[in-house]
Amino acid sequence: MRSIGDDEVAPQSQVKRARVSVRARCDAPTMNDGCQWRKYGQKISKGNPCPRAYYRCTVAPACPVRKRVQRCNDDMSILITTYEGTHSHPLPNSATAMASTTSAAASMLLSGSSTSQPGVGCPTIANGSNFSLYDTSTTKLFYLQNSSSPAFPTITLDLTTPSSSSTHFDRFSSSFLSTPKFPSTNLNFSSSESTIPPALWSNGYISYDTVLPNNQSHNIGYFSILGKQSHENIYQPHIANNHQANCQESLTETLTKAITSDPSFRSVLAAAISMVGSSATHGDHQGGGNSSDQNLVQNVSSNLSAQNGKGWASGYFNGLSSPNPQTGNLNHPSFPYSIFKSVADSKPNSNTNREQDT
DNA sequence: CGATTTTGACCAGCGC
DNA sequence: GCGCTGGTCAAAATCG
Repeated sequence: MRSIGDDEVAPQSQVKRARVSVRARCDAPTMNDGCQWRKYGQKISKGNPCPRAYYRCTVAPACPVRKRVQRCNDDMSILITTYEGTHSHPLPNSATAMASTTSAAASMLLSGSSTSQPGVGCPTIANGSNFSLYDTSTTKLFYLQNSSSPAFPTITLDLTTPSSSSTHFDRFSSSFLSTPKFPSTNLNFSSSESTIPPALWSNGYISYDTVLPNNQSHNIGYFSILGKQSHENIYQPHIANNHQANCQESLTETLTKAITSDPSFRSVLAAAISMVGSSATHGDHQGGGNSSDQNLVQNVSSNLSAQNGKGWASGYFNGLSSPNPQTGNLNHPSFPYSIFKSVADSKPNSNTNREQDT
């Protein structure tokens, strides 16, 4: 069994081994992630009538990046795209969002983070090693399922609609608990109230759960950011429930500690939050954005700046400096969240945001 | 005509 | 060792 240490010596091989899977509702045969791909194979996988297609990146001849595309067996409208490897060439702007996110996620997963910290007394959503960021202003679900192979840990970014995300989340939880021998990480963006216990919606909050089933060495714990537009009083001093207020504050501190102690965690969080932020600021022009989420991010950002004294968080949350110079240009002022939003917001009869190669 | 897709064959890893 | 499965190769077909 390979040790994570080996991978840490060669960061490039980390990303090669990590797989980042993206689930999204998409009617098209493949999701447009901004890169050029060439199909080199197709297989019928066991237990799924839909064939799995294999693509390699053709932007550069020697680019090692591969991707697999397959329809979800349970819901044919869901497209599962799995990326493997790191691009060895500059990416077009339209491709930086996905590449940066997947790279950051892969990097986090492979870092073998052990930043789990004691809980702070707030309720958690699920057992296991789950990393999730909830944002009620948008419809995005990032979640991770355990890899089918220990040599290829997989992060799944779930961009499906709430109804399905709930199902998948439950499925993930059960599958994870039933097969706990693989390292796993979970990124979870969702506006699905159905996936969140009602009590958790009383106010936006952050939780960082430390449940570590079976002494997993690669757990990063369970982390979530919750916000609700109709309850934007997270930081108001007159919160009725003092416990919640304290909990909120403690959670923020806990989140800050978690982030500051793990660079990879920061990377993926930055990429994830950037999407939330860009969605709120670019995708919701008439609504004025989601102030609670932005406040939340800003609060965490401020704490991070104060704690590490290096202004890291400000850079990430405000400027989105790239954690991965090879694949990412997160500093782009207009982070192209559209590719995510288009699939996340897609309705059965809406093809307006269908992927297009330009 | 070059690029891309299709598709059967081949290979390696894994479980029994 | 054998069979199954996933992943890749490469020749033929197709497309623009």
